[in-house]
Amino acid sequence: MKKCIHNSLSDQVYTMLKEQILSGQLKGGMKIPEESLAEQFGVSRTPIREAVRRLSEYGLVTIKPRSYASVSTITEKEAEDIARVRVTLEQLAVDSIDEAGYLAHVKELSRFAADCQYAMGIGDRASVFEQDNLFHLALIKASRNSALISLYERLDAKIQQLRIAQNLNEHELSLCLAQHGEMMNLLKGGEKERCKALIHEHVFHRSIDLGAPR
Amino acid sequence: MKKCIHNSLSDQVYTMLKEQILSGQLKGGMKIPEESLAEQFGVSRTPIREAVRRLSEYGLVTIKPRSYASVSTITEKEAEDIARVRVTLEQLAVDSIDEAGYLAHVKELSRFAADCQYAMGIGDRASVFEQDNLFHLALIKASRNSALISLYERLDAKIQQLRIAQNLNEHELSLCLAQHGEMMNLLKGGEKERCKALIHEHVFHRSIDLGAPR
DNA sequence: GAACCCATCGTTGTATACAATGGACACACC
DNA sequence: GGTGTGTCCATTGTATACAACGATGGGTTC
Repeated sequence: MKKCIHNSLSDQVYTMLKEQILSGQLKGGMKIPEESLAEQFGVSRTPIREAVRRLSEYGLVTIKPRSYASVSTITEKEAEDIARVRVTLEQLAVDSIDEAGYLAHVKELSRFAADCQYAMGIGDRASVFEQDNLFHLALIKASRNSALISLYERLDAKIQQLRIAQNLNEHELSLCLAQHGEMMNLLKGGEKERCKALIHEHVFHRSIDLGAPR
Repeated sequence: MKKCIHNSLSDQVYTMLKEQILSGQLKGGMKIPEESLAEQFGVSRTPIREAVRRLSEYGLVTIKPRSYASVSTITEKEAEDIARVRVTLEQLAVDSIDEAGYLAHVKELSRFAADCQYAMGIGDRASVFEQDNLFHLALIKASRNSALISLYERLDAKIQQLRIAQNLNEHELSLCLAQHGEMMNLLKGGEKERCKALIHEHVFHRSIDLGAPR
């Protein structure tokens, strides 16, 4: 019950920069000199440096030593690579979810799925993405595998970056959202293999059961 | 052909601290005050901070904000979690390896496997671990999936920490090393499913084909 | 006119100084 | 005696100052 209002400046800058990158306000390739950021945020270069370095660990920023830092870009190939790993991790989560983990997170899952639908209804795309992201994070957390959770959180930034770049149309998006509910049903019924296949479809937006067992 | 001798102090400190942690010189739970490290390395606190923060991103150091940083410990449960994720990632790599990736890395793989055996022969345990690690990294790299590679490198630090803590006996260790060659044969023959099963056995040191298809 | 070299400037990398918070100890109070 | 509280100190968080390297642009030479 501590007052966590006093986050460090470094944290605040990190959060805001991340938002700016993921919202597209800071576009891929843009240089981000420490001094100008410091001016913009009204702090010294020290917390800026820490934030930028943390972002580089998450792959959102590329640092060229002794030269400059810039917002990372994603190539087509990288996007595919990320999706492939993402599917694998989420499938591992599904495999790992047991009764207790399911019960502990089912409320969260359904809430995020619902909020997602709601945001879709009012046309709030940013919120859709946010809730969608939370849904998948909750799925991972239900695995209760700390290493899995921590690794997925690493990928998460790039996944979000991708989600934006993908720019799905209304139809595709609503199809995706419907799959959230389907996933939960399959989970509830213990139909893990079908759930894993659905996740593949969910991420790749096409119905291939690559990776599913025969 | 650039002179990369001039690594930043922050990098040097990072490397040395990582070594000290992974060699067990810095034991889990030990506090690592910035100032004493700065004194020890003969640099200011700035590069120390950057190094420690980077280590915390890799899970080797735990930072308690505004209080202190300490070397992370691994619980039994975490060890299992890490192993589970590790197996999944390496299996994904095997699935992803194509002809070109195999050819590009087969030389590396056999070299590391051989160096591993050699180090085992002369009883150089540290070197065995190092080469073993390089072997598995090469396996991952053969997938040519950048996201997979980057994620695995994140886990790698913890995997190395585990390898030390595990403290396998001579018999178990030499059994493991023999499996490297076996893996390469299976890869060469394109027997991916058997290779994936072997990887599970390799990591968990017991012959269970959990995760293998039926 | 093009290529190379050199100097300057801007930016990053590091050191140091200062501010602010958390922890430990001692003391008082219950 | 145990618990709560207040002060002090050690350590972190941030700002600023300085050093060192890389990039850019102009001048010289072929």
